[in-house]
Amino acid sequence: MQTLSTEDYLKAIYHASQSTNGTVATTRIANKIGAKPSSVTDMFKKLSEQKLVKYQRYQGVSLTNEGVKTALRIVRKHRLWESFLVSHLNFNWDEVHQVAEQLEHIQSEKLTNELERFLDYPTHDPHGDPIPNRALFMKSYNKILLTELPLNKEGVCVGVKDNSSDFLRYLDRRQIGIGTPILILHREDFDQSLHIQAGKSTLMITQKTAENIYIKP
Amino acid sequence: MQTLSTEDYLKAIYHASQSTNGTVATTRIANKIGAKPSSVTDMFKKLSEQKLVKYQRYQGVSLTNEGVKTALRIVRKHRLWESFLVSHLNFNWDEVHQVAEQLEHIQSEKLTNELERFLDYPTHDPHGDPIPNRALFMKSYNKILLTELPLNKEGVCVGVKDNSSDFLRYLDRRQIGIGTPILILHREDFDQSLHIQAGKSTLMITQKTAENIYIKP
DNA sequence: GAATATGTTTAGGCTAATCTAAATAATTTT
DNA sequence: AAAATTATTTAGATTAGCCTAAACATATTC
Repeated sequence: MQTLSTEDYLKAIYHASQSTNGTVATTRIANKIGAKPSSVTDMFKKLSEQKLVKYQRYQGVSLTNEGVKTALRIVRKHRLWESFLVSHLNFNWDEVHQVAEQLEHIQSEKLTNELERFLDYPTHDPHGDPIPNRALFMKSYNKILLTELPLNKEGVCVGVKDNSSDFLRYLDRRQIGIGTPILILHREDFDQSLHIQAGKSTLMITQKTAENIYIKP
Repeated sequence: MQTLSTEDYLKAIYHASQSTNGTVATTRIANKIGAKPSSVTDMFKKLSEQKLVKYQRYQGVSLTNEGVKTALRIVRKHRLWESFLVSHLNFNWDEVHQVAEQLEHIQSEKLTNELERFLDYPTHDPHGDPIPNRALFMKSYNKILLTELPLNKEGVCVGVKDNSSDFLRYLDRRQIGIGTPILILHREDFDQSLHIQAGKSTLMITQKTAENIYIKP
C-alpha cells in the first residue's frame, strides 16, 4: 500500500523516464514534484527500500518492474477519470488535470474497473494519451509531430505534447482538437511557421505550436 | 482549506452531535475515528483555533456554524458519490461506504455540482439518508423506527440506522430495501419479535432488526 | 588536468498527526 | 461526602515528509 506522496513520485519518475530511456535525475523529479532535491533524495531511498526503484548515489533512479506496475495503475486511474470528467461531467479538456490528480489516488479496484466498463473501455484519454487496460497494457498510435508531417499530406490530430491549460484553450479557439484533420499547405522558410488547413478553416500557426501537436499520418 | 484528518473529525463530530443535541465527548470521537483520546484532545484544540468548533476543557466540543457547513459539504460529497456508485457502477449498498470515505475528500466544487446534475439532483442516498443540496439544505422524511409502527398499519422502508455490511446484506437476503412496503402482522410479547409482511413475503424479524429500520408511515 | 560550475547528498530541524504514560477533573458508588 | 471509577488532559516521544545549509561528487570550461 502506497502513500499519496510515494504515488506521486512513482508517477513522476515514470513520466520522466519515458524520454530518457530509464534513469532519471534527482533535480528533474524535484522540479516535477515541486520539492527540494534533498527531499527527493530521501524519497528515492525510501522507494529503493521498497524495491520500487533502483537507486545509486549520484546516479539517479530507474523504476523496477514492480515500480512500473504501480505507476501504470495510477496512470490508468488518472486517464479514466479524465475521460469521465469530459464525457459525463461537462469538463473541458483543459480543466481535468487538477481534479484527476486527486482522483488517481482513490484505492478501489472495483471502482476503477467499473468506471472503465461504464466508459465502455476507452483506449485514449481526452488529450489523446493511451489508457492502460486492466492488465496494464496500452498501445499508442504511431504518431509524429505536426512539424514532421510532409507538405500536402493529410493527417489527423491524435494528441498534444503540452497539456497546459493555456495551450489547450488556444487550440480550442483555433478549433483544433483530437480528431481534427490537418494538412500543411505551406511552410514558411524564414521562421518555420505553418499555413495549415484544420478541419474546414485555414490558418497560420507558429513552429512552437506545431511542435506540440501529435499527428497520425 | 482542511486536511484529510480535520475533515474526518468534523464529519465525526457532526454525526455524533445529531443524537446528543450539540455537544460531543472526547471518547465518543476517539472511538469513531479510531484514535486515542489524547490525540482527539489535540485535534479539538486545533479545530477550536480555526473556529470550527467550540471547545472547553473537560466539556466536549460542539460545531460552530462554519464547522457545520464544512461538515455538510463533506456529507454532501459522501452521499452523492455513494449514489453514483450504486446507480452507475454496479456497487451494492453495503459496498459503497469505504470508497465514499475516500471520494468525499476530493476538492472541486465543479466536480461535486456536476456529479449532482449528472445524477439528476438526488435527494437521498442508497441508505435513505438525505443529501444536502448546493445550499447545504436537506430535508429528511419524518420517519419512525419499525418498532414504533402500529399493528396492521402499512409503512414504507425509507432508511436504515445500522449501515454495517452485515446488516445490509442480511436485509438483501430478506428482500428488504429502500421502498419496500412493510406491515406488522403480529408482535410477540415474549421477546418483542415481529411477524411482518415485507413486499410480497411474510417473515419473522427480531426486535434488534426492527430497531434498525426506518419507516415512513 | 586544474579550476569552476552544477548537481546531489548529508546533517540537523520543523510540523502535523499520532502514540504512551502520568496527572488531573468529573462522575458514580458506597 | 469520601472513595472509587471513569473520562480527559498534559508532557514527552515518534514518524513521514518536507526544509535549509553545508559537504561532497560529477561535469564543464579554460
